[in-house]
Amino acid sequence: MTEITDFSNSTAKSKFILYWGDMGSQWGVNRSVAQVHALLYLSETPLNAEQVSEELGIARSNVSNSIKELVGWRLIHRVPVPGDRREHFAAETDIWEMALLIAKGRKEREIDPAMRAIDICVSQAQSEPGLHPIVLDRMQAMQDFLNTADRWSDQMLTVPKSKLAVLMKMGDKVLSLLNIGSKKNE
Amino acid sequence: MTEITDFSNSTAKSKFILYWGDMGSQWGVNRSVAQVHALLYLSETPLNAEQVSEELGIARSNVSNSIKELVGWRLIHRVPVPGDRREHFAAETDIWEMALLIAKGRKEREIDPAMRAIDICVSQAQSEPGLHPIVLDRMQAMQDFLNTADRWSDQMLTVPKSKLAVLMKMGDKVLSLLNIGSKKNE
DNA sequence: ACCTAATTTCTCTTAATACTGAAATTGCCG
DNA sequence: CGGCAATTTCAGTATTAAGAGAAATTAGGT
Repeated sequence: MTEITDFSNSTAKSKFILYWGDMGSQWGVNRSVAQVHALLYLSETPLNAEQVSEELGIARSNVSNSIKELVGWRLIHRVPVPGDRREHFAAETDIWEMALLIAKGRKEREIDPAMRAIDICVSQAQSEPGLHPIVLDRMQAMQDFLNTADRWSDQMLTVPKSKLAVLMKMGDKVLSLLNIGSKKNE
Repeated sequence: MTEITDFSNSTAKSKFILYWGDMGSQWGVNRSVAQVHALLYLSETPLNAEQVSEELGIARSNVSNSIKELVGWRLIHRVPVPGDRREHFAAETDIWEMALLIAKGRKEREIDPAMRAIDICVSQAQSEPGLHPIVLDRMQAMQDFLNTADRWSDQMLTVPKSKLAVLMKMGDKVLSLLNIGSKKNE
């Protein structure tokens, strides 16, 4: 979907959930998973799987799997409700924490394996006879970039959320403050 | 695929291409598109569609569409080869430029629409009777976060590549240099 | 203007993924 | 140690996206 989907005549809440679900699919996140997440994010109280299933109109088993996935990302967590045997769930509602969790998860699941893959390629390339030197160069450039980005994100993930917000709001002002210049190009 | 796929007994180059393709799928990028990109990235000379098709063993039409997509992202570009009617293509080989192009593309195609969607939800929520105030709060928190992230990325995308690299290599050192502290949590 | 190589568009097939509903399992409570 | 509510697993179905190959279009070269 390139255009914004038409969710007219539905409440703001359900619109949000549907958008979030659509968004998810584009980001490689399962639609149901994204919808469950959105629902819990907007929910004022913890919900049990049954409620989620009814609210979203998706199968109970589907909810079960989606919840498992979200718990794995630590985006939601179990909330014991006294006098109720069923498991209830609530979402992380601090948006910065949420962003951090997602960043961390994607790094672990996507960047790290990519780096391992590149490492394998590079080391094979180094000992491969008849390989055009440009191929090795390009692979190493990629490897170097990934290493830099990786170290950077590791460091950023240890920075307290509040500080991160400050840093982001400063934007490119940091450059002038650090005197490393800020000409428009190159 | 969670585990690193087994591409033993193939050259470093083809391994790289296959990994890259797999990677792509996880990032919501079509596998063929990613493979074509990898091939051109590693290629010492520009290639025409026919060559790409043969090299990767995918249909000519598939190559055509993949190329179109990559040109749209500006990750590859046409290279006129004198005395050859066929169109040849070469990839952007500066890895920082490449990262910037991808970031820019994802922002345009994914973040911007998301922001428009949230805006719609928030404005509807503001005038919706009987809406629990928490729902509006959460939506606005999200909106605020996206705005901050958006402005930040806009600023970062104007920063020259070389400066970006410096900034990244500095990592969280910027925090101490800017005196905004760097305690581990909160 | 025509012929032909090159490229793109279109349709159909195949493969991947999401989702459901039923069956199996878990675990609390008497 | 049943019995029952809650949850998970599994197997089959449906939906969606990817890819191939044919047909149509475009654009050199003569």
